[in-house]
Amino acid sequence: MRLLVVDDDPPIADLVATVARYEGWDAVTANSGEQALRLAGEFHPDIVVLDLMLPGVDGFGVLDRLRRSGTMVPVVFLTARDGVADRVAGLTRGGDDYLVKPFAVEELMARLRTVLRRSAGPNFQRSVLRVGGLSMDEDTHEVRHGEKLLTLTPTEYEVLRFLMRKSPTVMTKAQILDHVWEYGFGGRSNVVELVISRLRRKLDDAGDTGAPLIQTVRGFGYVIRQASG
Amino acid sequence: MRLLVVDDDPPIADLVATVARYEGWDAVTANSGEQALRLAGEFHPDIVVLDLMLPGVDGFGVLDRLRRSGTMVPVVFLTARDGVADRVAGLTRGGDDYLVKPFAVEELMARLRTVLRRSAGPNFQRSVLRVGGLSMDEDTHEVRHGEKLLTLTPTEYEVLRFLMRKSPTVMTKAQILDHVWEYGFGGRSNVVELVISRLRRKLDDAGDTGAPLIQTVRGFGYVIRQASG
DNA sequence: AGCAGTCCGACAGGTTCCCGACAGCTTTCG
DNA sequence: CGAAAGCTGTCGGGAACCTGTCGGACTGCT
Repeated sequence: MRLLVVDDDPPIADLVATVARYEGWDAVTANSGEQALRLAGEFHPDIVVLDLMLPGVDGFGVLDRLRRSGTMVPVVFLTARDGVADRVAGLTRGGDDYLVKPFAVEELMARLRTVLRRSAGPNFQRSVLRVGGLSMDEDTHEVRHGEKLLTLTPTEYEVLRFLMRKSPTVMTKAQILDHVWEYGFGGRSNVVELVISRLRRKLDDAGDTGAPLIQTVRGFGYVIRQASG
Repeated sequence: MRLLVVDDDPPIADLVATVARYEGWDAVTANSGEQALRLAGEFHPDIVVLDLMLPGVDGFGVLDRLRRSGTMVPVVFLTARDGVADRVAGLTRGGDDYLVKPFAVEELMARLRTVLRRSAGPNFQRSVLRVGGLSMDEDTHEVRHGEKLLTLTPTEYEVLRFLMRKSPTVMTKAQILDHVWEYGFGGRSNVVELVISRLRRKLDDAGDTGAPLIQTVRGFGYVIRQASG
């Protein structure tokens, strides 16, 4: 999967590119609209992450020129919190999407995956994560433990999704914090403990009394997996 | 594998470089940000260990300039315990990692290996160590003796990993102490005996009554290997 | 027998983890 | 628009767990 990231702030562009590479994608970055258009022609990305606040040609301009050159590559926009959210909303047609800065990297990756799935055509598949008796439908946002439907808050949902995606690898609290919370979040990492605690209560309310689904690996972190051995 | 170590404290930089060379890597050290940038250009490391507390250009500055010059080399950061804890948030995000000083050299090497494995692309493999009937999965942290799943404390886990990695070489108590405990640890070396003792109990509880997995080589140290003769 | 090396029980201090209570903020609803 | 409901993060107490020290018993070698 080939990703072009366009942002005039190099740390942000690199952050996105690095995470994408970590997931096994090819990623290149551009720091201006001109460079973006040039790279789009050479690199032929499957998807583009595009900041709207660019010096020179802005994000909309880049999009227009991309479309005029015949590319139907899907685009996910980045915007500042108080910026042009309304105008963007009108543009998110055809499987495109947008995200407000500062964002959480896991959420960006999730949206990229969704847009790619949608743009693959009418025969796109549901994305359902399963671990043990737990299932999470990323389209409907339905989370079930066995038959029981759970009601999760947004943060709980994101933490659970991250753990399910990484299962059965143990994730440290720092990794969870860094991937699920917005970049620049200054909180202490015991917020992770707290969300885990709240998640566990909801999971346990909903089912069997066997080994807990979210296990603590003392001194290392948390992992979600079926009890074994 | 090529490693660049950046730390203004020469003994620390040398310690890391020495251990890396002992593992068969090429390693060079830099004691300032400027030197680090120069070396990065000449030496083309595959991975960088970077202290955040540098005189002159600090660690973040070095990282920024590295990235700006187009290098996507992965980085493992070193930080003081109480120093930049808040700014550290975000460092595990792109697959990079960080470690708090004072650290244990084996833990640093383990993290370097992990980061390298991940950044190698989509085809990364689980890292599973095996000796005799014992297996250790470094991603899931699962340790098994035969079928039986063991529950190890962090120290026990690190000592066992060290012995398994070095198997079938005999390691002295001093070597175990120097690699698995933080540098500067002032304890007596019989802590090693104690951890070995605790490990043996957990291993023996879990299986056969044949020759012990962790053998004592009187006067030299310990070794883990399959019984033979 | 004597000695150096090793093993490991018991204990105390320190660390990590869990989670109740609460307050600020955002979203929803009337 | 204001109120109510819901969400999120901070604080802190308490429990569980981990680790190193001490010291006495034990082992293997000479």
